[in-house]
Amino acid sequence: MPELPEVEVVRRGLAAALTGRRISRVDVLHPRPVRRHPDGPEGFAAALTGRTFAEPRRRGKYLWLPLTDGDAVLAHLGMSGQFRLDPPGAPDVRNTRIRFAFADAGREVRFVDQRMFGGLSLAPGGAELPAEIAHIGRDPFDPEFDLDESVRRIRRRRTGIKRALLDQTLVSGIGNIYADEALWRARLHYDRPAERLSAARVRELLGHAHDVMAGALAQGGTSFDELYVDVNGSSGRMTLDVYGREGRPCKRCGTPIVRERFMNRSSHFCPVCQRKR
DNA sequence: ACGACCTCCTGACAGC
DNA sequence: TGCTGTCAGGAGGTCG
Repeated sequence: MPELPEVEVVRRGLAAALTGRRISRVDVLHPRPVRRHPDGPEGFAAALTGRTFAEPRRRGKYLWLPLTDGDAVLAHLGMSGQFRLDPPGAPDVRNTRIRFAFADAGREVRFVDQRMFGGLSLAPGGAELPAEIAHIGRDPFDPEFDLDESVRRIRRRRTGIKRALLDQTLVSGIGNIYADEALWRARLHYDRPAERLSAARVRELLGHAHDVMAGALAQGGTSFDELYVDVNGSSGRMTLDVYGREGRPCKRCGTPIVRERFMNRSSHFCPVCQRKR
């Protein structure tokens, strides 16, 4: 499931595959992925037919596909969303939800999503930045990302540091996997109070988050299973230091990695390198 | 305004 | 085999 590096891999794949192409037909096969579109599946399809895509953009885990007229299609992959490129007429893979066909009769773009936490919507006037994601903070790869401001806002939160890291309004793009990886690199326990950490410590943590995601991007992303793949169906090759390594030795000190339930998900950490206090 | 909690879905897998 | 429970990398809405 996709966090910033995986979404960026998808964005690059779409940039090469759909920029400048005119939509000739849209088939919405399941209503849920377009639930945010007020006119329903047929309205969504009708609104896009005949329009032309410009170059896809991204903020954090959100992707948007600008149209040449200034609107955009906003997309989120949720936990299991994928975009695929398929020849016209090729059979749908399981969980195919939306198909875009193009006037040039080239490969179709298909949105596939098992769990349908993600989806697509039309964002009027959203080519520069869809209004729906104006509240999402800039991510560490954004040229205008303000590190000091992010550090300040994180330290103002009266909550655990991992909760703050996962709050997409403070800094975007970091999900459960890369949060655990960044905390391990920074030797911080996930539930350390954010306001008790020094600015230098939080700055260092965000640096690790940037670095671990940059490494993942260079490897084409991280994948455990088939739920995250690029537009050609390939999964990433990034290997992780803590996430998913419960019971296996910490790569620094050899202590078995612990997994705890946290925020209805899992936190993985080394009980020796990452002490709560 | 902020933080905690709940929920939207499908599917894989373990255990009985 | 087939049931049930658990788990999965996200984020918006609601409530206190």
